[in-house]
This record gives sequence, C-alpha cells and structure tokens, in this order.
Amino acid sequence: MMDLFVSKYVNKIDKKGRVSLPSSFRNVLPKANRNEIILYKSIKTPSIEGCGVGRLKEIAKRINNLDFFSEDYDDFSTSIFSEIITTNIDKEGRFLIPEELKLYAGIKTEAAFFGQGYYFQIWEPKKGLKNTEDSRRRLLKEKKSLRMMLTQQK
Amino acid sequence: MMDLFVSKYVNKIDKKGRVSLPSSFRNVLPKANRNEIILYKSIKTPSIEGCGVGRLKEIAKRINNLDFFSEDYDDFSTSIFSEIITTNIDKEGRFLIPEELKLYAGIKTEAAFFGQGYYFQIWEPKKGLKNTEDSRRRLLKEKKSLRMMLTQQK
DNA sequence: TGGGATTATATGGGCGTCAATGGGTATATA
DNA sequence: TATATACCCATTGACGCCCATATAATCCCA
Repeated sequence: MMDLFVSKYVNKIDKKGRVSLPSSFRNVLPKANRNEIILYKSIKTPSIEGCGVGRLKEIAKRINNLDFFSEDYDDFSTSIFSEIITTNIDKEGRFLIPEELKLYAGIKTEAAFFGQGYYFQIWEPKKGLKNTEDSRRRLLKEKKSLRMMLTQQK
Repeated sequence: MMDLFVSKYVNKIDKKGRVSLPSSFRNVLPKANRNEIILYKSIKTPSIEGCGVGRLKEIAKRINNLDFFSEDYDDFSTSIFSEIITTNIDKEGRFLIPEELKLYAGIKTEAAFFGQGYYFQIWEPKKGLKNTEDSRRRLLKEKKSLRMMLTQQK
C-alpha cells in the first residue's frame, strides 16, 4: 500500500459543501486518525494544503522546543496553529472545506486534488491545471532534465 | 481526537457576559477538569491567554528555567502567576471573561479564539486579525522556515 | 479467459444531534 | 436586599450519520 499522496483527482462539491477526499488519499491516512485531516492555506500559491493530523503533533513538538518567551515562539504558533483547520471526514469519505479556505483558493463547485508526497494540495481545477503547466515550464527552462529527476536513483 | 488547541473561532458575548468556549477547545481539556480553565494577560500582546489547569505546571517549569537572579525571572513570575484567574465553564460550555481582562484586550461584544497548540489566545476580533497578519509577515520576511515547519519530515 | 456478479467509490438527500446563543429563575454572596 | 453567577429550558442552524443510487473497478468461477 502506497503511503504517499500521489496522482490527481477532480471531485464535485455538493449543495451541503461536502467533497470526497480521493480514496487513495484516505488510505494514506493512518488507521488511527483516518477520519480527520488538517487544512491550511498554502504559503506560495492560492491553494489549500492538507495532510493527516499526525503531522500536527510533530509541528507542536518542534515549536515547543523554541524559546518559550521569544517572539518566534508566538509567531510560529500563531501562524501555524491558529491558521490550521481540522476537518472531520464522514463515513462516506467526505469533508467540508471551510469558507475562508475556499475563498482563498477560489474554489466553488469543484475541487482538484494534487498529491504532493507527504501532503496534498486542493486547487480550483483551472488554476491547478495552469499551475501544473507553469511548474513544468519553469522546470524545463532551468534546464533541469525532467527525465533525470524521475529516473535518477538517490 | 486532537489534543491541541487549533484553528480560529469568533463567538459572541451575550448580555450576561457569557461566551462559548469553542467546542473543539473544550475537547482538549482533560475530562477530569473539563469545567475549568485558567486565564491570564498575555505578556507580549494585548490579548488573553488561556489553557487547562494542567498547563500551569508547564508554565512553572518554563519560568524556573530562566536565570533565577535575572530581572526576567521576577518579572515573569509576577506577571503571570499573580495574574492568573481560574474560571468555571457552565453546562453549555460558556464562561465569563473577567472585566479586567476584557479591558486589557479591548474586548466588548465579540471574542476571537486563536488556537496556539498547548494554549489559546482570546482577542478582540480585529486586533487578532491584524496580529495574525503581522506575525506571518515577520516570519516570511526573516525566515523561510514556515514552510519547513509545515511540510518537513522528521 | 470471458462475462456476469460483487464490491468500491463518488454523489445525493433525509433527519437526528449538537453547538452556539438567548433568556428565565434559583441561589449565593456581600 | 441587591448584584452576580449557576442551572435549566428553548431556539436555530450547522453538521454527522444513515440510507440510496449510479458508475467504475474487481472478483470469481465455469
């Protein structure tokens, strides 16, 4: 079983605002917390990023190691914890995208899911497509060989 | 179930001064002391900080790690411990914000709750929003580590 | 190995439950 | 007694759970 978020899917958002998390994404979530994910605004792009709640605890630990009375401590916890939204996944594998995040990503009736390995992104379909093209173009322009990236062994 | 304070909520303060502690925050409190929280003035910002009573020990530890003979030691212990207020949560999940704290934070009719991981902050909504923006700006300007915090694997 | 049968996934909708909110009343406390 | 606070009840809207269906994927056995 693949334990990474991969591939691309486009799902519909119904009248109640529900959207299915792609089945293969659900399977990536640990069995213990398979009915909950976290969502947050992508920093660099108008998209939503998401992953399992397990990562939250990692982040919490890391922040907790910062100097408790430093400004960084507050900045990190504010920017991360208050911006993160936890969402429940129902028995059918659907969840609600909060209004604020939908606005940020320009999502209305459809959501495009992009696997990104350890996390995934949710885009408004057309924007997501354009981002993929732009991304690939940049890669080629910089003369990085896509083939090398894909076939090279670490 | 997530055992951290995360996300942001804005709740109304009614005529009697009551305000609902967000449901997800209530669930973070230990079942043993689910009807009690502590509140105190944030040291660095015009906001109220709160958490379950269990967190007190952690705060004590942090302060104890400061240089005993430094000014900070006295300042922090005085500022925090002597200002701590315990508040009861009623059957509906509401509590009263003491007048002095409301004044300190400039809170009147609405309270914005910001998850901060192991504790939370209560802001006057507009001030809270501005603080979030400022905080994020500082992080992005000075460091690029926010993304790392979020996506890096352990 | 073909093709019907079974299962899984995405989607739609009804309905009960819970969270947030408002208000009345009892009780405590000064 | 007057003010503050806790408990009880009520309302509204949002959300989770249940059931249903269509389509796609998989299975399974003759």
